[in-house]
Amino acid sequence: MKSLDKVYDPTQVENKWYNFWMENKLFHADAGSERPKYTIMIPPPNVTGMLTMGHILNNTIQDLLIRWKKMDGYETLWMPGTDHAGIATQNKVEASLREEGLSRDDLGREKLIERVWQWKEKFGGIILGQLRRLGAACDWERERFTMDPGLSEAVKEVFIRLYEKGLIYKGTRLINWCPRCHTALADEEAPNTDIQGNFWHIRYPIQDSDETITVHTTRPETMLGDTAVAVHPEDDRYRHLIGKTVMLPLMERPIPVVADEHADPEKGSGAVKITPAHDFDDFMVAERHALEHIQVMDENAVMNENAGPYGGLDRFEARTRILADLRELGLLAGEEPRITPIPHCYRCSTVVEPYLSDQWFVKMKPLAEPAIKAVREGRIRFYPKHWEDTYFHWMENIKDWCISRQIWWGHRIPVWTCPEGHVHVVREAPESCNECGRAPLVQDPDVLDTWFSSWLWPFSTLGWPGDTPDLKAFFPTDALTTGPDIIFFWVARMVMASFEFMGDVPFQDVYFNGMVRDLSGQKMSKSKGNSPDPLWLIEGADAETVAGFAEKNPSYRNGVPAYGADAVRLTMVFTTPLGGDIHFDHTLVEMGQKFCNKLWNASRFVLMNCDENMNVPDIRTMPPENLNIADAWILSRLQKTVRDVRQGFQQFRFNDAARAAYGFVWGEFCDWYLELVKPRLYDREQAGNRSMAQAVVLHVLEQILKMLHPVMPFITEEIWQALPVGSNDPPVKTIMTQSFPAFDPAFLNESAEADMLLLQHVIGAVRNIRGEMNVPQDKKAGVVIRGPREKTELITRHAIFIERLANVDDLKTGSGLERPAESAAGVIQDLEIFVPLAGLIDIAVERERIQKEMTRMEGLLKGISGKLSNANFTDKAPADVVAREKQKETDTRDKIEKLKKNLEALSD
RNA sequence: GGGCGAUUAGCUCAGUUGGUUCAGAGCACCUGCCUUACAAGCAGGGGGUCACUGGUUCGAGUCCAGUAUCGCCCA
Repeated sequence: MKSLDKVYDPTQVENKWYNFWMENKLFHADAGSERPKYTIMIPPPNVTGMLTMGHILNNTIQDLLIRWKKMDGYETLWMPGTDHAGIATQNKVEASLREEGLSRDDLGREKLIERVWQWKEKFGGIILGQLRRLGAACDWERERFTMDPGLSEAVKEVFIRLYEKGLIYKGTRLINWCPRCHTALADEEAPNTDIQGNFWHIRYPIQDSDETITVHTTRPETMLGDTAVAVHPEDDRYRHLIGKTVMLPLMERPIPVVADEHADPEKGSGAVKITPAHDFDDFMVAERHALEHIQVMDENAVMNENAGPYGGLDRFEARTRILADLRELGLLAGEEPRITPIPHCYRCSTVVEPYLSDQWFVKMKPLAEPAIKAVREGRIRFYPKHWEDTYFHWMENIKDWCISRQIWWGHRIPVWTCPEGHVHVVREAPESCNECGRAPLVQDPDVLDTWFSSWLWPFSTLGWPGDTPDLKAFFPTDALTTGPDIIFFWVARMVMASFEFMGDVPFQDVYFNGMVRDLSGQKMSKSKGNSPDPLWLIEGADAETVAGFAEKNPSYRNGVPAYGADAVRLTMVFTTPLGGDIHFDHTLVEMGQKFCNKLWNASRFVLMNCDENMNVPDIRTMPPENLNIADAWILSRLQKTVRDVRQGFQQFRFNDAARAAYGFVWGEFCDWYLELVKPRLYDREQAGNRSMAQAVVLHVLEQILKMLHPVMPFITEEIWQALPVGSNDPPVKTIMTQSFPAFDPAFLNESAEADMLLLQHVIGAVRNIRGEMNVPQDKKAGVVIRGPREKTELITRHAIFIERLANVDDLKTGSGLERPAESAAGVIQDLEIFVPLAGLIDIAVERERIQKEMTRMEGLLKGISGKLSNANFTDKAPADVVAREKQKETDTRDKIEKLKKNLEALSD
């Protein structure tokens, strides 16, 4: 028999088994398998990404599902990979170029892309390696990258199909422009942040009049591009000015006053300047009034030649200067503090500029319709359900998607133009124009949004547009596990793409995990730098390693112990309810660590009490009469636990499952069963009895290991391999392919549970007395139990349990026993339990103890009697509830009576 | 401005259809134990007006409305 170390050390165990699983290709999914399929697509992390605690939560859940389904007989595929993160990755490489004093233009397009690939080979996908450390059962043979040839083909195919269908178009539109990344962004990529600014009130003189009209704006620098002033048509203050001309200050350009409902009379002065080339709302106003678009900034957000004297100034500097000049001219009418949502680049946080440019767009409305329907009809289910509201709101107000990006790293747009301007949207560049014959054809310089490849992930990774066996076997996939922050970016778009190109849903269940926050409530993220490196928690890190992080996170001051991946996984699953957020700190992982150690030592105990080469009998074939009450009880409890764990997994309530398993293992198996079974295991004289006990203990432990394996893969494999079970399971001996425990009602035993509960309460009562009375640990106590016969007989039959667990050496039971003098007492149901404490008892303490219990009971009784004397209750509440209350009243009265007598006995 | 979520013990969190110990778990705390699986442990114990106000109900941590605070998303 293998012997185990006294303390569980995950660092000695985890890598060993991961390598074992890899060597035996246990993560690989066979498309030709006869088994039912279960597939999860990993949300492809950014290739520049590093693991955060959010990933840990998310990927633990995916791994849990995969391992559970695999044990349940499915052919499981967990598809891993990364996306190429166009902007982020190019930014990273450009940053390293800058250190060499180079810009992207110094290198040119091809050389830059070469550099990006080099960077990717060297540093890309670190996160996937980190996932291995977590235990992720991904099919690494199938690892995909959005820039792989196959996935690139899919992107091209999709672009062409949508173009031919009229769903992709090019247009001059106002888009979100990042002046630092030099590219367009989709709306979702430019989230708003509230910024404290001002409404600046500026007087615009009316032409041929002494009158002025005061407009308000948060961005005075854009006034240089104003082509109108708008007032609300119903606004009496300004009605007489509609149709008049104002002279735009600083630029001395005449512009009209137009009536438009965009002007809100309640807001600021009620009159607004209209800058069609620099504001989304104004762009719409300009369409309604056929106004000119004047661009006053360039791609760096520097004022351009249209900005007159301000040309060449940065936008914020221009603002300062313009305000100063207006003030000097006496045209600044005032300022009003104002918090304004300002869009920022999601990759670099630069303030995004609305920018007029030629871009490619996807018409989304037609794509959205089937995607909305699928969720409405329940063909796709969200967990938690309330995210459906967010999904519907976005889908029903969907706008066209700007997919072109002015960067170099990504899928180049498959559009070529000849010198005559004939456009070709084709897979391969033609030699010459098929309309005019001229050459060369020039490819569109832009690349596509990274999400334009990610939205194809559920099928492009399986070989689409080819008709592959993988696609047949694994699409549609089953569950998607992701964060709600990418519900628009990714989840919604995948649904749309799958309907459009596969004619089906991409997945059935979408689980949105909660957010991992730090203790101050901030979301953990790479950019905030408030997520610890999860590998610190798994492998340990000394104070020096984490010093920088510890500056802002004091609990890391002394470094982090090596909790191990299992401990981290269990803790995350245990602590996070469906869709709930968590305030995470590494000390929480102590719970998982301690649980690992507990499981480890329980297993150690079991192994120490097994025999070499013992043949474990199948519990189902053993005659039930050989089971004693403890056996029957633990087997019954095990069944209920199995049921709860399965149900938790099934309903995506993983914390429920973890709690059920944790409570069973620690609170029932270890705390009670192992203690109860010890006498039989130690008694070698009674071999039959002993082997029965061994069989039950091994059976329960093995079930526990299997049940926990999806959550804690490493330690369960390590222990399971040491057990004298399952040795002849071909082809590879591993817990990974064992059957997940199935609920078997044949082992439920309510009467054994009720009897055990009574015994537990009796033991508890004696322990309570011993504890409160400070009876020394090494002193065995005598106990007298008085009560109805069937109960005292039950207790007598199992006297050994009471003796061992309550440290008792002289147990007397019976219905007519006398209360021993100088004894402490407790009442359990209709049993009175006396612990004689001659010389040890402190009457005052005992009196207080009983008094406390009486007070509690009297409070309870008062509540119950109150209910029962209320006619409304007895009339309206269901009969069984009333009956229950009546029984409770009788029992409580009885108990109080017994306590009272004991209290009186103390005075004697 | 609109939508969504949260508020339960000092900390991190459970509590799924309103009704048997439903007021709970882990950590922290107090007392006693190095008892031959485990001191990362065992046994016992203290600690909460379930954010606030009102409503529905025989009965509310649980359902409804409002308030406050925090967070997320959208405009």
